[in-house]
Order: sequence, then structure tokens, then C-alpha cells
Amino acid sequence: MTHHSGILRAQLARLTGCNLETIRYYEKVGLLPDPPRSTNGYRVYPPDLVQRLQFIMRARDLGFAVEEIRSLLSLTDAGQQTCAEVMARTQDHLADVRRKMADLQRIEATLMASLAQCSGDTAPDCPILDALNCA
Amino acid sequence: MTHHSGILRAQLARLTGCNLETIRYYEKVGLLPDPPRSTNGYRVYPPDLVQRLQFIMRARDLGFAVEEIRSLLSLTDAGQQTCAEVMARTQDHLADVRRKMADLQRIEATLMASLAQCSGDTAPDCPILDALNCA
DNA sequence: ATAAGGTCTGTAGCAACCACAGGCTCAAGA
DNA sequence: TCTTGAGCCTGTGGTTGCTACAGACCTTAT
Repeated sequence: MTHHSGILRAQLARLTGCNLETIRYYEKVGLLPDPPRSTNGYRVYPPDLVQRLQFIMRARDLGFAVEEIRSLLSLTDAGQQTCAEVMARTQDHLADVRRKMADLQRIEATLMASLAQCSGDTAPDCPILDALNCA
Repeated sequence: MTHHSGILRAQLARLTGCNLETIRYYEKVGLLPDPPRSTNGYRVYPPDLVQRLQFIMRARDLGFAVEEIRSLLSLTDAGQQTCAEVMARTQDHLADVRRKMADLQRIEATLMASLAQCSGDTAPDCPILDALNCA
């Protein structure tokens, strides 16, 4: 059966690298549309869903929440989005990423300073332990 | 009642900014010790738990899993490790911090590149969305 | 004909919380 | 003294973003 040039779920998963069950999950939460079914009930996706799923996966990889992605997709789906709206969301997200990076840099400095003070011998007292409590 | 210089759960929450119920959760998963109780059953925390809880919160905010934080805290709690053991685990955590930073830097670069292309006006076409669609 | 593999559904699990319900305790005001 | 309101207790269920079954179909090949 050719499914009229559509692809099945496992094929969509293979083409995108997405987990099989995750596709069903994205359908359930409305990121992917309910696909047409073949006579046996199998999902038959139009091939351009590969693009949409890859968009979703990239956005997730960049740390966008599902709700944020739904918002982005609704803009494109409706064809109503403005560049300013998308920019604002991206800037919010960028600020969050930078705050996390600054925190990590502070922790990195603390861990490095602790290591520099550490004798590395078999003494039971270690300056790292004190530093961790005040990091 | 003075609780013998201890603080109650809501006070600990207020002093740290931690959610009230989250404190109970951290106790359940072993990040915070089972505190002594007053005669009425209320948790009475020694004031130095503020430091410990703040450490936990910072580590969580930086993306450390609860299990990793338990490992960090066990260094201080056990008092049994040698300086060399502490050093080794600290180096592991430092490597983990640097990996997380690298991830965030990659994300930051992608978000910045997207924003740089974005006009920010009311145009219906947005290069950020194009980038996500074609990255 | 039967075995192997694909697909379907619902459900249950995971981390790391957050938010109740229903009940007890306690301090202060009328 | 009674009452009211706040605070604390426990257990349980919801959330997000998946992932992994179980059990029942369907399809294909041998």
C-alpha cells in the first residue's frame, strides 16, 4: 500500500531523529496536527511534516518550552506573526540563557579556586569542603 | 515559644526564597536532614540550614540534578573523605559545569545570530522563524 | 499457517517540584 | 472563654516533557 505518498510514524521518526513516542506526544499537546489515517487506522503524514517536526526539535534543543513553541507555531500557522513579537520572545530567552551562564561562571571560578587550595593528599581536612558551603 | 533558637519551615522558606513545599520535598529526597521537631510536631531547623538550602537552590538553578547535589553535599556531610577524594569529585563537577557552559554558549550564539538578522519591525516575515525552519 | 514485525490505544513511569485537602495547634482579640 | 485566623502537619494528585510498556490489532514473508 502506497499511502498516497504519505509517510508512516516510524518513517517520520527516522527522518527526523525524533523518538517514536514523542511524535505521538507532540500530537497530543497540539504541536503536530492530527494526521489523516489510512484505512487500517495508521497515521499517514504528509512529507512536509518533517520540516515542522525538525523546527520543533530545534526549538526544544534551544531551550524553548513546549508552550513557547506552540506560541511560535501559532504565529506561523495563522500567518499573523510580526517580527517584533518573535524578537521579544527570543530576547527573553536569551536573557535567561545569559543569567544561567553567569551563574555557571561564578561556580566555575569557585571550584577552580577550591582546587588550587587543595593539597590533594590524604588529609581528612580539605579546604574544598568549606568553599562548597559558601560557593 | 522560642524553639530554642531554631527556625520554622516558613521562616526557612522566607529567608531563602525557597517554596514552602519544596523544603519538604528536599527533606524527602535526602538533601535536607530530617529536622528535630518541637513538642507539637513542627520542624525546627538550626539556622545554618539557610546556607545549605541556598547552596542547593543555586546548584539546582545551574542545572545540577538532585542526585549530583546529593553527591556534592555528601562530601561535606560524611567527613570521611580524604582531600584527594574530594579533589577528584570536585574536578568531575567542574567538568560538568564546563560542559553545561559550552551548551549554553552554543545556544546563546544561535539566539544572538537570529536576533542580529531580525528587523524587529511589524513585517510578517521573521528571519528567526526562517532560521528555525532551515537551520 | 504461523511467526515476525509494524501499528494502534491507554496507561504508568521518570524528575523535580507545586498545590491543594483535611486536620491539628497556637496566639490574640471580643 | 470562646472564637477566629494563621501556621503547621500529612498524604496525594497535578504539572512538564517526555519514554516505555502491555495488549490488541494488521501486514508480510516463509
